[in-house]
Amino acid sequence: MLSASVKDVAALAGVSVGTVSNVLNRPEKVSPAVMTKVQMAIEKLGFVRNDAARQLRAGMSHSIGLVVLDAANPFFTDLARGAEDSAAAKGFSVLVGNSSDDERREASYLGLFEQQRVLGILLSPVGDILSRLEQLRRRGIPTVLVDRVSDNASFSSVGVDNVAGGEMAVRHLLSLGRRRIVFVGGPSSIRQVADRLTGARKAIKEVFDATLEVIEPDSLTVLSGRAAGEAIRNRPVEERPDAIFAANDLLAVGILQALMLMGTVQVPQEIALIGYDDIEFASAAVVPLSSIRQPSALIGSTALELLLQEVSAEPGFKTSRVVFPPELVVRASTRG
Amino acid sequence: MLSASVKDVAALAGVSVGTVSNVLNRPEKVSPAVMTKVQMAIEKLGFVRNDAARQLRAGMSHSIGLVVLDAANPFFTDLARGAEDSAAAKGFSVLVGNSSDDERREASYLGLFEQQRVLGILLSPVGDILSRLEQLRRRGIPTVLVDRVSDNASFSSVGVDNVAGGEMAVRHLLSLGRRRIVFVGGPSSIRQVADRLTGARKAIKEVFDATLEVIEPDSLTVLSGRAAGEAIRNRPVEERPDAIFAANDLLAVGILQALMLMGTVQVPQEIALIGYDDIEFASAAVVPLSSIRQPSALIGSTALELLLQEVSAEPGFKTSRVVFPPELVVRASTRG
DNA sequence: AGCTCGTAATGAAACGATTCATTACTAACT
DNA sequence: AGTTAGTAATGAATCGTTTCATTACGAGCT
Repeated sequence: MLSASVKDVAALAGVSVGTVSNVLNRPEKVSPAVMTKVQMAIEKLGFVRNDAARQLRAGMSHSIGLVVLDAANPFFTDLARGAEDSAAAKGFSVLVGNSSDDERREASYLGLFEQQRVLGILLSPVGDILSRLEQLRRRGIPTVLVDRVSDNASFSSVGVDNVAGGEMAVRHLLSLGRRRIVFVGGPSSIRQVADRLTGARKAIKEVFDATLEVIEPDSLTVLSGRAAGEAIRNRPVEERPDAIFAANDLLAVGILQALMLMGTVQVPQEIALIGYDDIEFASAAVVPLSSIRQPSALIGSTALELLLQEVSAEPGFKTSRVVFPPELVVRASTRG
Repeated sequence: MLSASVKDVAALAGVSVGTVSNVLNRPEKVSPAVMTKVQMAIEKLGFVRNDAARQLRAGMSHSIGLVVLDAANPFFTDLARGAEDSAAAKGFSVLVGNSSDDERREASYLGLFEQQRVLGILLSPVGDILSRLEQLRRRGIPTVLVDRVSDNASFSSVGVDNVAGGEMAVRHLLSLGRRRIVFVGGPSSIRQVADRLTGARKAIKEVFDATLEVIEPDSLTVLSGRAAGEAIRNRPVEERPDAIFAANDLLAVGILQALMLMGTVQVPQEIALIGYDDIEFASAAVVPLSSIRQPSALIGSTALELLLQEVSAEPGFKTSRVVFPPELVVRASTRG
C-alpha cells in the first residue's frame, strides 16, 4: 500500500476515476458534494499524484533542464537562481546538471534530459555541439544557449559580449600605465575564455609598446589560480608582469592569494589585477578585486523566458540573440 | 514523429516489442543477428527511452532528491557535489532543490520529489519536520538528514557536532584574551545556528568575566553580514566587542567588509573574527578568515551511502547517526 | 520416429493519470 | 406531456516500457 492511486481514491469516495481526475484538474466541473467526498478520500489515503504517469500521458514533463559549466562558480549559481525563480513563477521546475567543463558529463546530462522529455534545455556548452543541438531540436526539444552568444542564427542565446569585456579589462589596465600584461585563462577550448582573450588582444594592439603574455591553467578555479600566481611570484622581479587579467574571479582570487603570500608581491603597486564576473566575494578579497560585471541572474531569467517562448512557438517564430553589455567595476586591486 | 517508441523500433526491425526491450535490458538473452537489426533500427529512428514510462512501470525512479538550505553557500555546493559523485558512481542521479531557509519552498520540493517517486531524500531541514518525515517514510520514501544530527533515533543523519564547533570557536577567542564577544547568527530557528550558539554559551560560562552578546540577522548571507558589521562599526568605540563569532563564513565575509571599510576597525587588532564552514574563500578574504572546518563533500557522500543502504533495507535494518568532528582553522583574523 | 530440453522470440497485461465521447439526470420551456 | 438544453458523472482507451507466461523451433538423445 505504498502510495494509493486514483483508482483507490475513486473506490473509497464511491465515484469513478474520471471524476477524481476532474477534482484534481478541473474542479469547476465537479459538484460541491462530490468534491468534498473525493477530497476526504484523498486526505485519508494520503494520495500523491504519480508524476511519471502524468508525464507519460501528457507526452512532456513540466521541467526544464539546465547544464552549467561549473556549479561551484557563483556566477552560475546566480544564473541558475534567476532561471529557477523565473520558472517557478510560471509553474515549471528546473533540473540542474553540472558539466564541470567535461564534454562527457555534458553529453550524459543532455541524454538524461532527453529521456526525461524535458520541455527544453538551457545550456552553457563546453565545446562545439551544434549538431547535437540540431538533433535535439529535431526531436522536439528546443535549446537556448546561456552565457554564450550563438554563432548560428537558428538558436536563441543569451550572453554577454565577452570580447567587449576583455577589451574593457585590458584597456583599463593600459590606462593605468601598465604595459606588460599577463592573461590567465584556460582551457582555451572554453569559448568565453577565448573571447575574452580576443578582446584583450584587440586592446593591446592599440598601444604600441604593450605586450600580452598568455598563461593557460587547467581550469577556472581558485586552485588553478593559486598555481598560476605562484608561478608568477617565483619569477625574478624583472620578469614579472605589471598587470594580470584573469579570465574569471575564481582564478583572480587564487592568483591574489599566491601573490600576497608572505607579502612577496604588492597588489596593485607591483602588479595590478583584474578578474571577471564580479562575484560577491570579489569585493571581500584580501585586496578588493576589480572585475567585469555580468548580470548573472538576469541572463538566467531572460534565457528561461526565451525558452518558454520557443516551447510554445507559433509558425512564424524567430529565435533571438540577446547580448548584455559587460560593466567595469574598479576596486583596490587596480588602484594605485 | 517527435520521438519514436519501442513499437516503432520493433516494426522497423521486424521483431516484437518484447525483443526490443530485451535488447535494451538483457542483451545476453538476444541472438546476435536480431541484436544488430534492432540496434540499427534504434539508430535510424533516433529512439530515446521514455523515462516516464519506465518509471511508471518500475514504480520508482532512479533519482534521489536533495534539499539544501542555501544553494549559494559553498558549503552546500560541496556537499551536493559529494552526494552527486557518489550517486553517479552507482548509476543514480540527484535532483537538487534549494529551500532558501523557507519552509514553504522546502515543503514544495518535498512534494515535488514525492510526486516524482524518488528513491529517497537527503534533507537539510529548515524547521522541525519530524511528522512530515514520518509521513514520507510511511509512503516508502526513506530520508536521511544532512548537516544535522537527528534528535530521533528512527532517522539516519550525517552531520557535524555544531555544539562542539561553537564551543571550539569561542574557546579560541577566549584563549586570545578576548572577553566581550558577539555572536552573529540567525534566524535562530535554524538548528545549526542554535547549536553553535549553545556551544558558544558553554565556552563563555567557563570564564567568569566573559560576556556574549547575540545579534540575529535575517539570513546567513554576505549581505546580512555586512549589515551586522555596519551596526557594530557605527557604535562608539567603547561599546564595540573585542571579538566576533559569525555563524557561517558568508556572514563573516560580510562583517569583515563592513568593519574594514575606510579602515575604521582593525581586524584582528581591535576585533578578532572567526567564521564557520571554512569555505574556499575564507582563506582569500581581505584578512584571511579563521574558521571551523566541516568535511562538506564527505558529509554528502556519506549521507548518500546511508540512504542507499536504507533503500535496500533488510528486515533488521538499523538507522545510524554519523557525527563528524569539526576542526579549528586559525588564520590572520584571529592572530594578533 | 518420438521425446525431452533449452534457447529465442512473442505479445498481452500492467503501471497510473488523463481525456473524451457517451450516458444519466434536471430543469426549463413550449 | 414532450422536447430541448445543459450539467455531472462515467469508464474505456491511451501514453511507452517492462515483465512474464507462452509459443516456436531445433538439437540431441533413446
